[in-house]
Amino acid sequence: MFLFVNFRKIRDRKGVNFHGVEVIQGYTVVKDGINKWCIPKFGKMRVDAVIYVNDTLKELLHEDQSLRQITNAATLPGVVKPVIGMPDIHEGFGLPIGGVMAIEEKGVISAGAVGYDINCGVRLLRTNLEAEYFNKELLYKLIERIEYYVPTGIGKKGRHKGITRLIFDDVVHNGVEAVIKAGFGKKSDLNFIEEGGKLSGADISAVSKEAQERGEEQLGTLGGGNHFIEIQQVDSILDEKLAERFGLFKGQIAVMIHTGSRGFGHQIATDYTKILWEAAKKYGVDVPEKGLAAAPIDSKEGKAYYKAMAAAVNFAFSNRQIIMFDVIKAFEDVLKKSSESMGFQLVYDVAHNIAKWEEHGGKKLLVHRKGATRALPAGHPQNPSFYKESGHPALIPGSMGTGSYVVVGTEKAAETFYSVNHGAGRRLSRNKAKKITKEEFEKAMGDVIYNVRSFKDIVDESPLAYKDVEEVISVLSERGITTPVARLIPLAVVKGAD
DNA sequence: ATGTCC
Repeated sequence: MFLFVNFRKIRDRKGVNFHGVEVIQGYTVVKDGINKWCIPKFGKMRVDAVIYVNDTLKELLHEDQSLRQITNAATLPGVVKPVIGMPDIHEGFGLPIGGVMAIEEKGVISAGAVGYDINCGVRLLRTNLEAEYFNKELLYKLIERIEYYVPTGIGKKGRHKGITRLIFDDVVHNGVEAVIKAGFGKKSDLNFIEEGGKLSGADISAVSKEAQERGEEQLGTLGGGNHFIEIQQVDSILDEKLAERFGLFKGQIAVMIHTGSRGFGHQIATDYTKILWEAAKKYGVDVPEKGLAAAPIDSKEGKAYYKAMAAAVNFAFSNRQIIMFDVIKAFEDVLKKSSESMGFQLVYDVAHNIAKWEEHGGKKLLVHRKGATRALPAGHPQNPSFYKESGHPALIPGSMGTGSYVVVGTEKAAETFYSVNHGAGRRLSRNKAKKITKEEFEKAMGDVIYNVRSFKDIVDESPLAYKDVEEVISVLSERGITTPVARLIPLAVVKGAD
């Protein structure tokens, strides 16, 4: 053994490390092929944890608690090998953002492993419009009009609250179909939303009155933080065939919408973190930190959380549907053309904070994804029919001033439960990002137009606060888990503002 | 992420 160790290359970084073995935050991390590192199970861990990073992104793991969080998740009852950290991993509440945790039927369900913004997700619309005709003046007019229709910022109520109050129960139980019936979009949009815009099993009776009251008036609002509506240009096509299937071409105008379940999902997450924390004690589930509060899937409390979570999932899909409708209306107003003549079409809508029943390796698993996106490969039966042969588009936004990607999962993505990263991933905490100067911020934004006038309200969303999206994307594509299809760059962005 | 602390 002594000789074996001596043959290996010794690296002097954060202490003495051997080639292929490093110690990060006190955890022994072992290289397992291209861009994949494993924390072999030890102590109370029931399974290994795995992270997908290259050398640059691996260094960032020294700076936060995300390894502790994935190893903690690996102790939960029913967890299936491995708990996964995506290349955009960073510390969260409970499971890190960029975490995937799959649980067997006899195991537990955790609210903190889904996150506070239940079904936060991304939707991409394409057009037949050419970006070269969109000058700054036109882009300003468009984002101004979008802001007129879509309330943005924390605590805002929807413009359609008269209608959404009436259809609220229908929305919660039936998802996007309910808002389409009320006039927001067309029936065929359902074919281009994960789960067809409805996670079954939702039940409003599992949702607190407080959450319901917050939700009823918030459908059709963007929210704050990293939520955005972005007018983008398809910058490069990386896979011709798949891009053609997705209706994407170089120079095309596209719109990306990133938002979630607003105060509704947040209240549900708050309520059930408390409920599941108490339930864990009652059922004797050993939960290592409050953020991972979990109860048996089969328990009264576990079942109730699933029903409430599904309600928030349906709310968020519907929220993005209404916002899409309003964005298209803004384009119609400004360009004085119909939606049809501009070629508006939903490409896809993906969730990135959700727990769902899926079949993996012949087993029924409750897959918790928090800051991770499902990416089914070509031929997978759970693809929507239009994308059955190609695999569905997985949408990965970068930070505000940088590129976004459309990718497709491959067969090799089976090792991540067909999951990919959900974005660039935060590099600086919001507090640290506040130290970015106005000059640095403006330089990072380049020519991208944005709506927020107050620098201090937006500085923590600076591209400098995020990891390099190119780096993050390359981790999974180099490993063969994803096929990049197209890169989109922002022209103008609407963020939450007061 | 969030009526950014009922």
